[in-house]
Amino acid sequence: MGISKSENFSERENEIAALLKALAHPARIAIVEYLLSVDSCICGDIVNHLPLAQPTVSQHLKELKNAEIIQGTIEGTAICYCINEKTLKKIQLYFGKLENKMKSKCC
Amino acid sequence: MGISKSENFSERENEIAALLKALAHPARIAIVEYLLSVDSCICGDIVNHLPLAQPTVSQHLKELKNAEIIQGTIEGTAICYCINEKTLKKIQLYFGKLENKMKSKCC
DNA sequence: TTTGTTTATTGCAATATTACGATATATATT
DNA sequence: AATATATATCGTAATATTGCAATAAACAAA
Repeated sequence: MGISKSENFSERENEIAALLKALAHPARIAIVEYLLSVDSCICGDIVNHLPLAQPTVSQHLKELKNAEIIQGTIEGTAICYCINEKTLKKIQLYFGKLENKMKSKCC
Repeated sequence: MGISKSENFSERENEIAALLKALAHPARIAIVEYLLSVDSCICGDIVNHLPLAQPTVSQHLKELKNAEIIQGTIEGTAICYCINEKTLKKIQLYFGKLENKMKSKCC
């Protein structure tokens, strides 16, 4: 993106926006759904499952890891990636709170 | 973003990614929360409430409108913006489904 | 220690996003 | 009609994202 004036928004607004941004790509959605659907979560499996080159997938994994949406543990040469449930639940809770504020007031 | 190979992902993955992308900016989060918190929803109020220039806010409103997260109705010279509850509920439902798939299987 | 395997990093081209001044448009008021 | 008000659009600079080839790094096995 261009210059984002994040310093003028609240920490809360920046935090939820950053979490959603980390998920806001079809490849990263696909990664999260894949990790939720399989037992194994070896990085190579994810690479094979996506229509993207290995470095590109690695980059998407890094973004998800930075946002704490996934986490990885080393297993010999491979890396086992999995969902960080805490973060996904935090996002779900956020939308739950939004729904509670809906009152169908105008338009 | 750069070239996004969206044609290689499912419609479902692209759709949810696009919805999240529309929300993935602190200004747009602030707009949604503001619309949920006030009764009035005149465009000018939103502009005054945000630390951004009017054309920038207008651009963010357009993105939210394109994603059908908000909708606007003309009221004389002004425009009344409000939340499209259906879309927010769709997002909430999505994260609810994700949570159902969590099984704490590895890592 | 050489070789193979797996994942991460670097560097770069193509494209998208963000922000805003200037300006246009559309409606209301006088 | 002229003016004021409210919002959208255009043009553009600055920066971010996406994707991948090439390469590095880290570890295992021979």
